[in-house]
Amino acid sequence: MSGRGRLPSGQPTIADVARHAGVAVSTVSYVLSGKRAISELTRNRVLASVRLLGYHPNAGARALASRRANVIALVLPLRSGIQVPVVMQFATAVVTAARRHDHDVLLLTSDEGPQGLHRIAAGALVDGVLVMDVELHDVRVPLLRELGRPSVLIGLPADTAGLTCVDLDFHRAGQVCVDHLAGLGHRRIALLGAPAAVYDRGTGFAHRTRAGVVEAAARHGVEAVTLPCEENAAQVHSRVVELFARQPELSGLVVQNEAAVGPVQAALAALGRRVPDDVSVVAVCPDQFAEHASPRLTSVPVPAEEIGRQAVSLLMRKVHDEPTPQVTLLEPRLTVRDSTAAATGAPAAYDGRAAAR
Amino acid sequence: MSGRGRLPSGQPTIADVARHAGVAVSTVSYVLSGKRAISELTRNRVLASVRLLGYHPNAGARALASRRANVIALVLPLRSGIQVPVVMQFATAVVTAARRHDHDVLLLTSDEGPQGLHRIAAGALVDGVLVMDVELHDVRVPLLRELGRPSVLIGLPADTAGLTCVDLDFHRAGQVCVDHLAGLGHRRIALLGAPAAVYDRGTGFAHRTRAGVVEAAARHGVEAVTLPCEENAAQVHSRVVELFARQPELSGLVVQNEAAVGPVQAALAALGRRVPDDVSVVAVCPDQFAEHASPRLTSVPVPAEEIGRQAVSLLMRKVHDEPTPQVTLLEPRLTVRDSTAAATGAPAAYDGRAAAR
DNA sequence: ACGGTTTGTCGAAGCGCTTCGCCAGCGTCC
DNA sequence: GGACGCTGGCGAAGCGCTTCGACAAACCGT
Repeated sequence: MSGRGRLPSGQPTIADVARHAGVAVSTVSYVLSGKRAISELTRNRVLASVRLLGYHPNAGARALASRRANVIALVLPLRSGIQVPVVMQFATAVVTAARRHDHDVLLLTSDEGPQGLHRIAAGALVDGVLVMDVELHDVRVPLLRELGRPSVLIGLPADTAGLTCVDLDFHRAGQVCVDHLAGLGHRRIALLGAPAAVYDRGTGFAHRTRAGVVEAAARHGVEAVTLPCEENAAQVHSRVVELFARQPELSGLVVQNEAAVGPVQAALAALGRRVPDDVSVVAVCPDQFAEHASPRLTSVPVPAEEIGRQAVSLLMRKVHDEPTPQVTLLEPRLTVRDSTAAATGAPAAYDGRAAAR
Repeated sequence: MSGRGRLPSGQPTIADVARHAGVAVSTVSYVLSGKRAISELTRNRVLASVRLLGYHPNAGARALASRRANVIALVLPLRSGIQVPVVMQFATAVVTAARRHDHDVLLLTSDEGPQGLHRIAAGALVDGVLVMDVELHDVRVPLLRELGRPSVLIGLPADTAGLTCVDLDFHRAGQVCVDHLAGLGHRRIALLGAPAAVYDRGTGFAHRTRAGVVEAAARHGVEAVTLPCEENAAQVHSRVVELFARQPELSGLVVQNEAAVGPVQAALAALGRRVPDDVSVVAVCPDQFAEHASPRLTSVPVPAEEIGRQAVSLLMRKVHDEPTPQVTLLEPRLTVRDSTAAATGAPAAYDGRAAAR
């Protein structure tokens, strides 16, 4: 009967909808996109047909004709020293946010490297790119600059000219941790950071946190030691031992390595140092971790959710050719839980209930 | 000069390549796809032009014309009780494997639910779907059956008719753990499993492991207790206490909850039970975890890498209309490390060196 | 009542690619 | 030496959608 039937897959096409509703193909398109005024009557008829036939526009055809794939790429790191749960939170936040902008997410891993990015962008498979785990001197940065496709970085490279970046203000985060410990009267503190490899390859957040810690310590006249820290229990243990060897009076610890949080607590326990009675611990880690530890950890959470949302939102602005700020830094906030208390000599009320001394 | 120039994006089209190489558009297409014989001479000329112009086929156009998107969807869970690092390993394995088949991966989260699947499949955005974290009576299973698009499940639903599923043989995994403990002479053992919520919603792997443990214990005439286990340190501690209250002579522990592994060790230490001297521990968890624990854990690793590869490979077969087995179960293998030793009374040589008693 | 808008709809021209059918040239086989 | 089959290449017809220009019809002010 009709010129074109349904697809072999059984999916109806826009032509089927148009025929069913008794209108032109273009009218259906305009109803669906809202790019031209359509009368209430026609719109309803079309929408009814769409629902009845179970029509879903063909993504390829749409992308071809409109030059918009409605897909963004998310480049995730998968190498050592990355904080898996945080990455996962990012990913889900990004997917959720993207869906709210009617986009899907294509998953790339860093190890495809620059040519992966190039392939995706050149093939018009995606409208924009979101890159995580950016290094200070990342090889992908120049590529992104010249790629001619919208991109947003999660993390800060050394030179942000011509880019759009979002991140937690890790410098402030380091400061905030030290401020908290110093405020409780701790005079000798330490930072147990990311694995050495992470510093070595110039990952921004690790360096920035360390700088924040050092700076705030100096400001408060507090002695601070900083050490990288691997993720296995034995290594963590020896790091902690090393720390107390260097500085026996250590009473405040900042831990920026979610995988090390548990082992650190175990190591302290093994050394007979109670938390928070003898040592106060502040972690930079996802809230979930801090909540599940025992005692519950005072922490500066990494707002993966929020960063992911912001990143998508910025990327969408770029896709639509709207201006965006070059750098967006989120303010860290510290949540006090049960792992920090006033330094020895001052009254401690560390579990929320007033402890009758 | 020419009918069509480059795209506004600056990307050359197949027409540009054809013109540059002095051949027809279709010839370029055939060179690139290899679907028809092309002379050595022509092929080389075309390939040279492709490289010179930096040509990348437009994904949308290709998908439209060929009815192949060269993209697969990966549906990841993001709810409580999932084992984040394992999921991440799956994801990266899937991406890597997909790339080897010249496909990209679209990331979906479970919380978009069935209609997410429907949208993706109906819009022809993807050629096939990979679903993780399948429940015994998963709502998505009927949908997948009728979707008319290739799909592969990672995990086993109750009824696998008409599906393609891959998973570790968790039933065997449970058995293997018990076999190992029983072989070392342990007569009273326990399984600390996934969080209760995971059992409640009928997640296959948890039930299957438990069944395997129970069955093997019965076969060996060993007493076995099984308990679900949450992921926070305090809860784990009380579970462990509960276990020893029920069964003071407990000397073998199977732990299937990577987040609980650390806390379990801490709890045992706190109770004064040494591993492996007093209690042997076997974990079902990623190798990385087992290696990083202290003592290093005897474990049955979840071969995320391998499962991911298999899943992609099966999906590709389905995409190409080749037959696939309904269920593929991977054989578990147990790696002996430092957390298991012969039961008290038998000579222990738990760290590999003969321990002169 | 008449030009001038505005509003709502249509038709058609692509978007860049794949694929089918066709054909020119050339070696092969009785 | 003519029918035949290969090989290698060409041209054109779509794939399903968006978008542009055109154009009736309805509405406006005067």
